[in-house]
Amino acid sequence: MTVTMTDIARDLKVSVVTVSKVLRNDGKISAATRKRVLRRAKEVNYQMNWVARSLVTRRTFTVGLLLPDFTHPFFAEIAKTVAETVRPHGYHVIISYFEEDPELEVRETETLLARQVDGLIIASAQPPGRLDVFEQIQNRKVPYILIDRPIPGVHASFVGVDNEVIGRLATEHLIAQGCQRIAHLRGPAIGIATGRLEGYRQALAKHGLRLPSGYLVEGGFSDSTGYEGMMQLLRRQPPPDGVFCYNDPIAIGAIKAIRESGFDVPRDIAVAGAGNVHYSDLLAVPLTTVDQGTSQMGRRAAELLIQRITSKRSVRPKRIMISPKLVVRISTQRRHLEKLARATSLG
Amino acid sequence: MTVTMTDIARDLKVSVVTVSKVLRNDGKISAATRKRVLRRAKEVNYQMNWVARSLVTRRTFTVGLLLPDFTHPFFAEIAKTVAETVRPHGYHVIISYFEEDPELEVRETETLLARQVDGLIIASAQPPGRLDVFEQIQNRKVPYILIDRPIPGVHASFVGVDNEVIGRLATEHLIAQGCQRIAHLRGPAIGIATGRLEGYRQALAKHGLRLPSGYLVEGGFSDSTGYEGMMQLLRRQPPPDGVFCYNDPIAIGAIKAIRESGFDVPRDIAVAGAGNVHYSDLLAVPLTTVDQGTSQMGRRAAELLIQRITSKRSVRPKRIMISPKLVVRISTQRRHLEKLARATSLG
DNA sequence: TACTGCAAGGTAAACGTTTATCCATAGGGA
DNA sequence: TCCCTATGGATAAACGTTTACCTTGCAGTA
Repeated sequence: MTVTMTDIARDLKVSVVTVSKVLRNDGKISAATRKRVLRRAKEVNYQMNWVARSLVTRRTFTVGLLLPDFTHPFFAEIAKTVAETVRPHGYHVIISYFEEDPELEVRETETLLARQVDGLIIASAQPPGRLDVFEQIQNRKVPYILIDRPIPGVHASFVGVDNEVIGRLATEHLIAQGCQRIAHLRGPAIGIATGRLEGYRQALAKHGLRLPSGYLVEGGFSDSTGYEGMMQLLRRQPPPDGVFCYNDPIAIGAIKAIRESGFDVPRDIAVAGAGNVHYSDLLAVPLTTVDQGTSQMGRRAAELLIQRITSKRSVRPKRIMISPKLVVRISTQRRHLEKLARATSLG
Repeated sequence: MTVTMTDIARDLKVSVVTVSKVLRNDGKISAATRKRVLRRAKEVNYQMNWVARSLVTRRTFTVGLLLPDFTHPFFAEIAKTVAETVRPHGYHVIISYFEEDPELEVRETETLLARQVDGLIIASAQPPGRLDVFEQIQNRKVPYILIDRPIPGVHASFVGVDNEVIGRLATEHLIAQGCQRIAHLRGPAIGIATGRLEGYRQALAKHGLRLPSGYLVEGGFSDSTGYEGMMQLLRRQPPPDGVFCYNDPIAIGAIKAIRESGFDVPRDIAVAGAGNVHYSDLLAVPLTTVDQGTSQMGRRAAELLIQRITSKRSVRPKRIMISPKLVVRISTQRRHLEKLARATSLG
C-alpha cells in the first residue's frame, strides 16, 4: 500500500537509481527529470523507507538514551535537551530506562545495539561485575557517552558535573550564613554521592570545622528517606544548625521533618540541597540548592555524541565538566532576617 | 566487524537459513545442529541486526510517542508507563516532542512513519487545519492512539480522562467546603480546558450557584500565568472565596498570589487544582487536586496500541476513559479548622 | 573523420535477514 | 525391489534502498 521508489520509477519509466539520486540530490540528473520525479513523489506522498536506507548506509540516525528513571525531573530534562539537540541533525532518540536495575540495563544496551543505534548516551547504574557491556559497545565501534554518573574503570567520554564543587559550594554557603554544626544527609555510597560528601568534608576542613560523629547520615534518594534521615539528625545532642543534603528531594523531606518537630527553617536549622528541581521555589520553604546545569549537560552530551558519530576517526575520550552554581533561596537565609521575614510571608 | 548470520553459517558450513531458523526456533532442525549454531552464536556474541529483519518482516517493534513537552511531570509519567508497558512485548519507544508547535508535530509524525514505527501514541496539539496527517497515518494502516487530548473531527482510538468530571469533582468539593463565590482560572480555550470549565459550570448550576461575571479568568498554563490570573480575581468585588484552577501549576501560582496579597489559603480563599503532580503535597500549602490517573492512562494506551498492532483485522476506534479521583489536601480544608491548624504547622 | 569528454542515466550487486519452495536421504511398508 | 513419506536442510527470491561502475549520445576538437 505504501509507495516505494520502485513505484515512482515505474510510473515515470526511469530507473530506481534515478529516483534515488534525485531524492538525495546526488549525481547528474537533468533538471527536467528531477522535476518530474519530485512532482510525482509529492503527488503520491512518498515517504522514504528508513529501514531500507539504514540497511545499506549502516546508519539509522537514531541514538539510544539509557536512563535509570524518567519521572525524575533531572532525567526528564536530560531526555528533553538530548532530543532537541540531536533533532536538527536528523536524529531521533530511542529511550530506555532500567529502574536502577543493572541486569536490565545490560539487556537494554544490547538490544539498542541490535537495533543499530548510531550512538548511545548512558546514565549508568553499573556496579562492578557487568562491565563487559562497555567492551561490547567498544568493539562494535558505536560511540557512547556517559552522563552524570562516571563509571570507575570505564574509559569513556563523560559529561557531568563536578560533585566536589557542589559539596563545597553548598557547605561554604552554610558556613557563610553562620552555621556552626553542619550535618550532611548523604546519598547512596556509590558514585556521585561520594563526590558531594568529599566537597562537604573539604569545606569543613578549610574553615577549621570538625565533623562531629553522627552528623553524617544516610539520606537515601527521595523525600521519604530524607525525612527519616533528618529525624535521626534531630536526635543528636546538640542537633545541627545546618544541613547539606545530597539532593533536593532529600532536602524537601528534611525540611518537613524539621518543621514537624517544631523547629524553623532557616532560623533554627538551615537546609541546602542540590539539583535545583524546577519546583524548588514553590515549596513550603523555597529551597537553597546547587544547580547542576542539567540542560547544559544534556546538550553538551548530545553535541559530543553527534560529533563522535560524524567524525570517522576515533578520537580519545573526552571529559566535560559543567560548573555548578549556587542558587540561594529562603531555606538558608539566616544573615538577613528582616529580608527573610518579608519573603516567607509572601512565598 | 560485527558478526552476521552469514559468518556463523560459514563457520559451521551450514546455510544462513538454517542459522536463521535456529535463532527463531522455526522449522525442522536437528538437535545437533541447533546446538552447534547456538553455541557458535554465543561464542562470537552474535547480535541480531534488527534493521535487516525489520526490512523483510515489515515490523520494527518500535512505537512512536509524540508529546508536547517532556519535563512536564504528566508527560514524563506517560512516557515512563508507555515504555514499561510495551517493553515486555519486545517494543521500544522512539520519543519526539514538539513543544506545542503543530507544524513540528506534523513533520515529526511523518518522519516517525518513515522510520516505520509499528504504532503511534500522540498527545496532540493539532488545531484544525493540518488534520491530513491523520489521514496519512490511516492509509498507512499504522495503528495510533490519541492520549489525553482528543481531536475534534478525528475518529481515532482515544485514552483520556473525563474532564467534565474533573471540573465537577473539584467544584462540588469547594461547594461542600462552604465556598459561596467560586471562580475558575481556566486553561487555553481549546480542548481539555473546555471540559473542565463545563464541569465547573454544571456543578454550580446543580447547586443553584450563579457564576458572577468576572469570575472566569484565563489562567494560562503555568504558575506565572496562574499568578497573574489570580491577581485579577482578587480585584473583583467581592473577591471569590474559592477557586478551581485548570491545573496544578496554575493553582500554585494562584496560591502564591493570594498569600502575597495578605490572604490565607484556605481560610479566606480555598484553592483546588487538577493533575496531582507528584510534589503537590510538598508545597507551601499542600494542594487539593484531582488526580487524573496518569500512569493508568499511559498503561491503557500502550496496551491498546499493542493489541491493535498484533491483531491484524482493523477494529473500530475505542474510547477509554480513566475516572479521576479527588485528592483532598490542605488548600481547601475549611470545614475542620482545628485539623487545618495542626496540619499547617506541620507541612 | 575519429577521438575525447562530459552529461544523463542505466545495470548489477550489496546490505542482513526471512519466506517460500525445493531437494536429498533414510526409513518403512508393500 | 519399489514407492511413499518424513526429516533436515539447502536454494532462490524478496524486502527497499544505495553504491560502484558502465553505457549512450552528443558536443567539441584535432
